[in-house]
Amino acid sequence: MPHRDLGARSASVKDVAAAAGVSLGTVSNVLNRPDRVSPETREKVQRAMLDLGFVRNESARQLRAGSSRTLAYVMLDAANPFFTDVASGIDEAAESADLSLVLCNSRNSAERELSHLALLEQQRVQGILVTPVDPESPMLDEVARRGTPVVVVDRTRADQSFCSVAVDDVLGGRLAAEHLIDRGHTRIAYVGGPSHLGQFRDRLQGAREAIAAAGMPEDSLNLVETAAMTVVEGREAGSRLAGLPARRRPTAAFCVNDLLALGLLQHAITSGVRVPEELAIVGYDDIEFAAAAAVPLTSVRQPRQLLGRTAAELVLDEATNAEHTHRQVLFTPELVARSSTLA
Amino acid sequence: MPHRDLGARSASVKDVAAAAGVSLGTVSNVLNRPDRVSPETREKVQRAMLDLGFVRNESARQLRAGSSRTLAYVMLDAANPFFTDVASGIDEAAESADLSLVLCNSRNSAERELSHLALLEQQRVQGILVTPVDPESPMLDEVARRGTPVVVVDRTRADQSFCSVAVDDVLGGRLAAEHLIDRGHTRIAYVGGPSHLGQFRDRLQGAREAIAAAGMPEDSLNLVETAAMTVVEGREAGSRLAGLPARRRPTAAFCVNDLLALGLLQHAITSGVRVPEELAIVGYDDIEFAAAAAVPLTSVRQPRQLLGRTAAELVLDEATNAEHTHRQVLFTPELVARSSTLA
DNA sequence: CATCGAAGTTGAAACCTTTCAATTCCGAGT
DNA sequence: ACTCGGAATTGAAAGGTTTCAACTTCGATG
Repeated sequence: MPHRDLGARSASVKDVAAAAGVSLGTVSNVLNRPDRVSPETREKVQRAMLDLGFVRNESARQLRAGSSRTLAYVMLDAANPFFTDVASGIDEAAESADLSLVLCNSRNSAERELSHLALLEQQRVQGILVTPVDPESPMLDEVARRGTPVVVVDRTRADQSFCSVAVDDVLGGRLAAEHLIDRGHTRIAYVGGPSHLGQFRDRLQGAREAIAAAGMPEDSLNLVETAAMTVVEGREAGSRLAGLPARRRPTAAFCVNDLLALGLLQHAITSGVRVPEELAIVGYDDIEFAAAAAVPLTSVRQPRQLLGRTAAELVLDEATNAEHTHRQVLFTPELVARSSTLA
Repeated sequence: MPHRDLGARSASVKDVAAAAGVSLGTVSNVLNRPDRVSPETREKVQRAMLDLGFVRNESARQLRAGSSRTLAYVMLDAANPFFTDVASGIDEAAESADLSLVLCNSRNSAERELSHLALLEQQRVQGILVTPVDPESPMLDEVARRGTPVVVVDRTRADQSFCSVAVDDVLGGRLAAEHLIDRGHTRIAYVGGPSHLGQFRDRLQGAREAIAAAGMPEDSLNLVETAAMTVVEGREAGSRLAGLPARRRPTAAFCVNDLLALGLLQHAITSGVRVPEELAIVGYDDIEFAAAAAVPLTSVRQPRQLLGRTAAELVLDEATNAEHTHRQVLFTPELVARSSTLA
């Protein structure tokens, strides 16, 4: 025996009105302006709704009202703690504005990102926040041009076609490298990749600036390119470093993110390399795990929640304020020194 | 100068039809059954759509068609890698069925969960997957009764009012404890909490069964209750254990999840307790980080992706198959032994 | 040359809610 | 007794899409 009647259409306002013996408009008033309805009528209508299991049809509501009550964040990778923290910042702001947040995960695929964006646009969400696979994707411009507010999160673009919220990666790279230079390191590995990523390039530039400012030769920085920014790749990078002859081997490593740094750390520990005495390590992002690692990790902290909250505020401004102008917000990262660089 | 015209209504099929010099029905055909339309007409219509920046109004589509093309997962905590892995399993299945998945994060709040459920129901999503704050919440029954397929993920309920997919926690607890008993431990800490959580209770029961089966006294198990299942709480539990007199101090700990276990591990390492020689540790979930920890963690693995995929299949069956009957799927966990218990 | 069928196109109806001008009702004020 | 004003209620219209029966065109068949 089938469990529920798939054919049964759920009750509409009309059904409720009939059951309660009132007009359709009154039912709508109970839903939207309960104070305009006399207590007895309201009671009657609410009882009818309950009896019939009435559920407001959001599509019809939205069609008529023209607006939805949701915000969307298209994440690059839901498995990366960095992005879930950004999402929770967005969520906070959405909640204050009395909007629901839905999350979509593009899992690093441009195709999935595209189909999420298309659907969200068709759903007429209030606004879309997105950390794009490729910030130059023309789809972003199209969506924005057609009228859905779009804010780019943790990425930037050369032109200023929309609002964006990011953290100064060049500065972050500089801070990390300066910290290592201050501690006397002269051979520093730069671990990360793939090298076409904006983050890789910007943080590298910052590191190079620090090297130059210290009057050190350019080749003080030793590039170790990885295929992805994961723990596994970090371990792999560790074994590549270990393979170098001792006199050329870096005494410090700056990793483009914490996952790489943690992998590198793990490799060091299991192969008996002392951290930080023989190898100092700096990560990036300061995810919760950085502080909780076996050797607490020095890392460049990004204001993740703030990033999310700000992005949400920008998108809301664009959605509601006719005077809105696009802004590119750039936050300042901060170095958090822990045992992985402090003897 | 405001950037875009907030007042401009976006183009509708009617506008497109007028611009292309065809009827409304033809535009709809181009959208939904392109093969029914002659190539020239199709071309003309598509060009008009492009020119006008036409975006199909999903609310209207859904209102008329009656069905949405999305599935939703209401997660308990998006910051926990366990749940994001479950979500990715769901995503896979959704993608094969050509549905979009949206994620909602209740962040451990019953209230947020409720409002997400309500909105999703109003949106007439194809189905709702949920890891509820409280599996006994009557809202779940109501939603299901009113006709939206609901599947409970990683939780179960006494009655069988809907489909659920979970992992045998009692067995998992037994496996973990047996492993420690096999390795000769006779004083074992059970670390977790709060104690009203089903997982805490079930895994504890399994551990007790193992103790009993081995003919050991009940008090071989030493309960260490925590306020939450986080890394920080794990460290805290570590210092509580360290405070015990050596002869009563457990030589092994079974933690209700990996985050606790990693916190405990971190405490051990920084306070010079050797793992596993002085303290063996077993975690639960086998999140990616368990294997990547400074001392790779023995853990009870749950088939996370499979959990998600199966849940998605169940909800789809319920949504499309009139013969659907509710099922409670229970997967079997598996112990993965690593250095944290192997000398 | 008449007929038929296939292919392409049309336009009205339906989906469900919200809005708003119009209407009814009722008690208070004169 | 009458008018007035406010509160409560009504019902038609609008919003954009899809569906479908009906219609047109056109080439092929008898």
